[in-house]
Amino acid sequence: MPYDPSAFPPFAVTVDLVVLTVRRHALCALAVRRGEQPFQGRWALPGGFVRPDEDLAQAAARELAEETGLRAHDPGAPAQDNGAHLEQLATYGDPKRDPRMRVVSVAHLALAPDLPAPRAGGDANIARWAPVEELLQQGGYARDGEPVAPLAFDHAQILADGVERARSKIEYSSLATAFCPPEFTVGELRRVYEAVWGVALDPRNFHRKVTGTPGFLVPTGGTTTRQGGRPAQLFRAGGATLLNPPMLRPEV
Amino acid sequence: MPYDPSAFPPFAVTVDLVVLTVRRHALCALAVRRGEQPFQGRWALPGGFVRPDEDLAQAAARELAEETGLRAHDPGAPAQDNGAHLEQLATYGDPKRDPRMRVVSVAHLALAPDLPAPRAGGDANIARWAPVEELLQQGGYARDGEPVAPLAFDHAQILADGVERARSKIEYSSLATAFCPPEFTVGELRRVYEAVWGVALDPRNFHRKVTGTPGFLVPTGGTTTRQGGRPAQLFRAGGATLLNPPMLRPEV
DNA sequence: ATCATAGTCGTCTCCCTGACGATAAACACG
DNA sequence: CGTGTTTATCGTCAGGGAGACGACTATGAT
Repeated sequence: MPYDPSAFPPFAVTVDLVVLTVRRHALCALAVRRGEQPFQGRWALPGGFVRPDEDLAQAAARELAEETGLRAHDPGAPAQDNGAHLEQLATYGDPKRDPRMRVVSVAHLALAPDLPAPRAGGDANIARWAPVEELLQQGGYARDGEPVAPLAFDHAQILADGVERARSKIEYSSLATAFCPPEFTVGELRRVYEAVWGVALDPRNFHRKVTGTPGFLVPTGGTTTRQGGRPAQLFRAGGATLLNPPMLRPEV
Repeated sequence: MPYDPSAFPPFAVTVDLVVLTVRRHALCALAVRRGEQPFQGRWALPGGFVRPDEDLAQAAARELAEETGLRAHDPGAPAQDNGAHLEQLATYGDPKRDPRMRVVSVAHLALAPDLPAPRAGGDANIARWAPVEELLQQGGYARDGEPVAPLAFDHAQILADGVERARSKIEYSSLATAFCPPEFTVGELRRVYEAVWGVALDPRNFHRKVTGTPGFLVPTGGTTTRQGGRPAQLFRAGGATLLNPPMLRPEV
């Protein structure tokens, strides 16, 4: 009996964000500390209600801007401006996922270059970048000795799904450039792959592969030595979005 | 201000289904004729409200069973029983997508072997299998001369997204076997790829590829001549879900 | 000057793929 | 009963891409 307007169960609809970046050779996600019940004091993914007049993508872009100050650029845009990549991830609607009421959350995945420091949210939430490995471990202690509690709600599952999406998508798309500043070197791009996949890649074969894929990288003419060593050529992301053949993720 | 229980905008949440199958060498989708406003008399994807106590996947499985009689098997199951593959596709929440109220639809993608005939839905809806190419063309006339109206709501977009998901996913997963009966020949599997991709594949190279990929196909010992010609070996789907290296979709 | 660090170019081999030839086993005809 | 048609299956060969790794280059640090 589809669409009987007189009798439909009301749901709350939220967007949650998996915002990923690469900091200090580690894949990190943005986490906010909850200030209220339930899960008060626990870390959670940023998110909030979808407003009555906005699209899901708009809601996600608004939350992203509130939490990080990042603009999301339109999907399909050349990805040059220092906006973040934003795409829908999946939707989570278990009846018990929020103990208070029926909430359906449309999770989004955002990829951003390394940012200076997390900005306080619109409502002065505490926010931080944390290695995903630390956020996903169940209990235990972080490297700084502080006790780690699992993420609130089903956010561990959402984060895991987002990380898996990012890991697989940089294989066959040029999405890894979304983790880089507008201009970057081949070595910086390689370190992105290494951080996201958690593997070491051969610098020579990687260089051959990415510079040999037409449309992936466009040289800007400049060079930099910000990584030390011999100066490296600077590149921008090219127009190609699909990599064919893909980058191969090493086994194991 | 996340999760203020006293003030959240209420949404209706539905599931819509993109149910795909291969019939007579063509990729077909299940469409139902709408019996009420809006879009009365137009074709639409099957779907319905999510009930207050059920998960999104449960709602999708229930709708699928109501429309087709198919059981969906759990994700990760060996896919042997004649259940259909069911996975979440994407969520559509444009404020204007339903003229009556704010509806967020969690679309799901189902892949099924060729079925005898579409069963009337629980409320006796008219349902039929139609080639996706016919459902996606805007206006014009179908092959049988009947005029074609675009699908209701944003269902053309949802269908297009589902088809694209299926097309890309059979590249790197063993999902194409979801279109086949429990036992099938290499030729039947090849015709699935050809129908979904709309290309012709070399039978010899295809045979070498699929039989050479460990875990993809398991011979059952039997043979069949139901396609004419020399008897062909019968196979079941193997346990492998990811194809590495993937099937390559020809250019163009 | 020497060393450490990165970047870049080459080479070699192996494996996969695409393009195709050839053979095998059924059925439909006359 | 041969002959043609259809589909399945095995083989061969050339080309491209990827992994492994050697060699050289251009910086800064000591």
